[in-house]
Amino acid sequence: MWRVILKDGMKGATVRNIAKEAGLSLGSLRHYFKSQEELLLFSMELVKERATERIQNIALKNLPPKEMISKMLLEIVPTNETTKAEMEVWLEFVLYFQNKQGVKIDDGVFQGFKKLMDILKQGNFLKKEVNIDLETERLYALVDGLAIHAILQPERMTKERIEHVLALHLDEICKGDCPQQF
Amino acid sequence: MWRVILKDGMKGATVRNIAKEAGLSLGSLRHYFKSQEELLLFSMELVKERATERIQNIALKNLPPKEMISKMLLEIVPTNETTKAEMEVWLEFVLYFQNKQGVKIDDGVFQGFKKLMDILKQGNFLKKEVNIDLETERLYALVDGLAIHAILQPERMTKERIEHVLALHLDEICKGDCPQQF
DNA sequence: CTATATTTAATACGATTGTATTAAAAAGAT
DNA sequence: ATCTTTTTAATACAATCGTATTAAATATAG
Repeated sequence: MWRVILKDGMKGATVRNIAKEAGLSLGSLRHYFKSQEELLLFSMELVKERATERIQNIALKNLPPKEMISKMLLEIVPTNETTKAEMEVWLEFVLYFQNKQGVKIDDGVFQGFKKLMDILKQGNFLKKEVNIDLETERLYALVDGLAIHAILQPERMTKERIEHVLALHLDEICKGDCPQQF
Repeated sequence: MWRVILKDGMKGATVRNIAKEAGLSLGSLRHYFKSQEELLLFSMELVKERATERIQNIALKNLPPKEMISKMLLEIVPTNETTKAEMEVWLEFVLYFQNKQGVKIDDGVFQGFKKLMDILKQGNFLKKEVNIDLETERLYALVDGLAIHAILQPERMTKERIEHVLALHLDEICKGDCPQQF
């Protein structure tokens, strides 16, 4: 399904196309997913699980706070084909379900950003004049903006450029004695 | 067409739905737009024209640089129902045509941001240590990130919150003696 | 091996899609 | 008022959609 969406967008994500891409018959696919919506939601959940798993693996490494956060953000902003595909598929999904009644999507990413900022604060890594709430919102928006641009304008938005912008931003909200990570 | 897309997303943007919403017959609509793609592209171009017009009107006002830029950014980030609809429709369009061969979308917004930053630089409003290129990229990403969040998470992303984040960011890249505008 | 359960395949159905065709209606020009 | 052009309406068609049904193939259990 991800491959189909990456190639033809949500418009091409028909049950038949997905079955064909998976090498299954229509009836076979239907045996596992009773409806198209069920299939879409499963596929969407899988994207979330994968990204969550990668980020949690980073959390387990017990890195210095700022380095940990840098690495985490680089798992959200697409810097390789895998994460780029995930983000594009995710965006298609969110927009698709945005206009469907009865399905409410909350990825919980904002809560995650609040946690990250709290870690920086607890470790006394933040400049003391920063407004935590607003800075959380700003970082979140910056990351998602970079992610969108990485998908839609990949020729300009190289991995290095993304890293530079993120490093610039983190340096701005963190104290000067923080170790560089990029 | 915008109304249809806002209600049902791109999936509902069928020729019949659009004709019905416009109070036209199928044949009538077809008389003006020979194909669905033609209709989509026209509608997309109209979104671009409207936004461009609003921004150019601000440019004509001869405001102080920083205030002018603030106002312009607030025309891009959706802060009311009109701009919110435009941005949502635009995003649907871009994603839709992303996966269509032969149609290349370049909204020229990045070039616009470069111009804005250049104005700030020429007016000597920027802190001297800022890297123009990276800061342009950062501002652009921040604005689009805020825009996405304004659409997808409107309950948290109020107009005031958007203004606060933008003001915070502008204050950070501009010199302290710049007049406040929010 | 046999019997049961699971999985796959093939086909069908009604609805909807983009597009095309044709003629009637309305508007405008002379 | 008549003629020409423009606009609208209605219908048709092939393709594709999500979903449903039915039976064959395969796997599993006793």
